[in-house]
Amino acid sequence: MRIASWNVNSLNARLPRVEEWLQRLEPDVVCIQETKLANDSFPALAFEALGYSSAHHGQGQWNGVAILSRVGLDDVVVDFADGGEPDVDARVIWATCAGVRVASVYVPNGREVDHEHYHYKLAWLGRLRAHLDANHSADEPLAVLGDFNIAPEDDDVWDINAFAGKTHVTPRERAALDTIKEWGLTDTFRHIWPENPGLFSYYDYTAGRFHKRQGIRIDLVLATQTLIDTATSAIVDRNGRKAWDGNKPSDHVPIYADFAIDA
DNA sequence: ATGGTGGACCTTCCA
Repeated sequence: MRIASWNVNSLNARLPRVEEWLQRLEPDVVCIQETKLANDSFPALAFEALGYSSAHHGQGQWNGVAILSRVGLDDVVVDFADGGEPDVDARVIWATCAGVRVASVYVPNGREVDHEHYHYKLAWLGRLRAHLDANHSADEPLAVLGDFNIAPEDDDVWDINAFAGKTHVTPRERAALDTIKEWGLTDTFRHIWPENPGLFSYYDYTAGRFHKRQGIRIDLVLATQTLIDTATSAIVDRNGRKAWDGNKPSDHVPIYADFAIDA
């Protein structure tokens, strides 16, 4: 089973890139973030034409997450089922695809350290943990994919010194991510690559960062041990960002992992 | 250079 994730930074702007990428990569399950679409504007028919069922949790101008699957899409849940109030943003959707429980997550950015949005980010990860505690067991085949807006380790950043005092690398953010992992999830990329050889999933549009390979790895495939045991590859698909003709790239690169289980 | 780029949208917010 090939499971992929991509923060597309507007599905409206990126749909041709996404369609080309789907046909090239042939993933079984795809998690999309930042659709920036309302549910009634989601291009379900375009994905159906490529063989994918889909489920979308959108709000319009900002955020928006989706799951596509060509191996079944059941038991869709949006947001958190943790007994709390609905999230103010559309940032998480869940579905079961060929027996694997999948989440597509768009973790809040945080903006600045100690900004109100930074505390929302930490609390949001706490709710993700609470949802896992309340609804799932770590012995299930389960994967949480998406834009975590946190670089797990210093070598997931092109120059850690450039991030002094900035979000995405602070101990509090990494501790919040560790709380998710401690539930029973492993970073599939790190499992395959014990040291990051310079593969990053996000490049700021400005300053030619992509071409200078000055990026950070903040898009992750977190998987339970039963899946990790079958992992055969984990890739940050640098070429996928632009698909074929180089026009209108996202600021994120698609990622994917292959698991040797029946899809 | 309080810069740079891109997407939302309508003048400014967000990443």
